[in-house]
Amino acid sequence: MLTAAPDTASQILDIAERLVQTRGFNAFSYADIAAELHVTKASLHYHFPTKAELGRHLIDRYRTAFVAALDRIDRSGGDSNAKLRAYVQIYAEVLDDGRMCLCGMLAADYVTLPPTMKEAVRGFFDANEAWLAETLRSGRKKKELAFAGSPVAAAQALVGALEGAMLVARMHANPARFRSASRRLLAAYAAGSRASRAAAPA
Amino acid sequence: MLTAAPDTASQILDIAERLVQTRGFNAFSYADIAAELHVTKASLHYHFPTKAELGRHLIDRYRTAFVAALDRIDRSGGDSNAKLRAYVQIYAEVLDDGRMCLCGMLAADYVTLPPTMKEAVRGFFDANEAWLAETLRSGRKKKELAFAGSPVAAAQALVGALEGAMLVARMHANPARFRSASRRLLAAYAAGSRASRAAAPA
DNA sequence: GTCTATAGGTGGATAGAC
DNA sequence: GTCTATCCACCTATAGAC
Repeated sequence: MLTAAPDTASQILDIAERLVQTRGFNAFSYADIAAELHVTKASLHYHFPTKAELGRHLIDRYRTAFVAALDRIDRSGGDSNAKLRAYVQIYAEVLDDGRMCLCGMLAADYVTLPPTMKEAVRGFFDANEAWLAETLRSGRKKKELAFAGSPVAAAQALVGALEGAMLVARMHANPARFRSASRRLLAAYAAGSRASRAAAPA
Repeated sequence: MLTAAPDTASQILDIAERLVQTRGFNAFSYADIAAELHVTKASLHYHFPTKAELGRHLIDRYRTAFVAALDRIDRSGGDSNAKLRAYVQIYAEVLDDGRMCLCGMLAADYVTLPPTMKEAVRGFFDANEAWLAETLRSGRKKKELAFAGSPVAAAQALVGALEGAMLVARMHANPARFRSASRRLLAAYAAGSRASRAAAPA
């Protein structure tokens, strides 16, 4: 399966994505992309007329790639604990590249985002939490996982915790910190450990 | 104990603080503060010559207030579980006001911050984690808490998880979500629950 | 599709009167 | 301490030639 030569639009998205993940949506400009891609700002506006549209495409592409990764995990045949570890690994690899999760970063910028982007960011988290909730639900049913309360509430807590662990670890330029924190988080869901039957449901 | 009439500098900090907590450091301007305080931008520069200095003062004040709150918790006489609940409550009240933690927000903006602000943000987290680590350590010693691994690693994981829970809950304009997530997090440390002896140390 | 040129606005910051 | 006036850099976005 060959990788096609990247068209200009994809190259723009690649650069913009990294800029948003490192600096945030309000702290990068068309000029930054133009300089890196060796084109003028006007050329960028041909591909993405407004910054809001560029942002929207960024989120859509990111979400599609994320969902594809989740599908691969589902098809990998591992048990629920392995699935959760693979899920965390997605985050870890982003962080190893010195980046924050795109939508975690946009969650911080949320108040200032154009309405279309707000909606798309929420959609990313909804998709994430839906996958996690289903994974947690079926894992508990199979007794591979054990936890208190609803799978949905547990999924929401886990997503938030991972995003925060990423945020702090990136600040300290210390990916090991994320792995330590995520190991601790997942341990609370493993059926084997005595950490599993947590407190009252939410 | 009377509250003194707020001087201009404090009023500026109050407004700037809320703007940073809601919009981020790069998404507010002197013009925003000036409009709200009904003064000119030039007046603001008399009190805080540069935005970097304003930001530095914001962090220092926030940290001082936070440390004071932690001292009050220590003097409250509650057990370790009550202390942790009171700690989480500090976050919850900020969120109830529609705000993100000041330094959690600045952690997202971290790459773009002036060096003096970067240092101050790290200092805030260090102080937080030091208090939490000591609270966890002594709580485990007194058998009020139970958890695996070092108190420092546990404190780091907890701080990250709370910041992330805040970030996501604020995006959804749903403070209840934060309370649900934080309850779940704290449950993993209570000695009474079977959730306490978590997996391998980090 | 990419360019030059520019519009129209806002950013942080300064000089100097009052 | 606060004001008016201003500077210059940067922002997103557009018009129109090639």
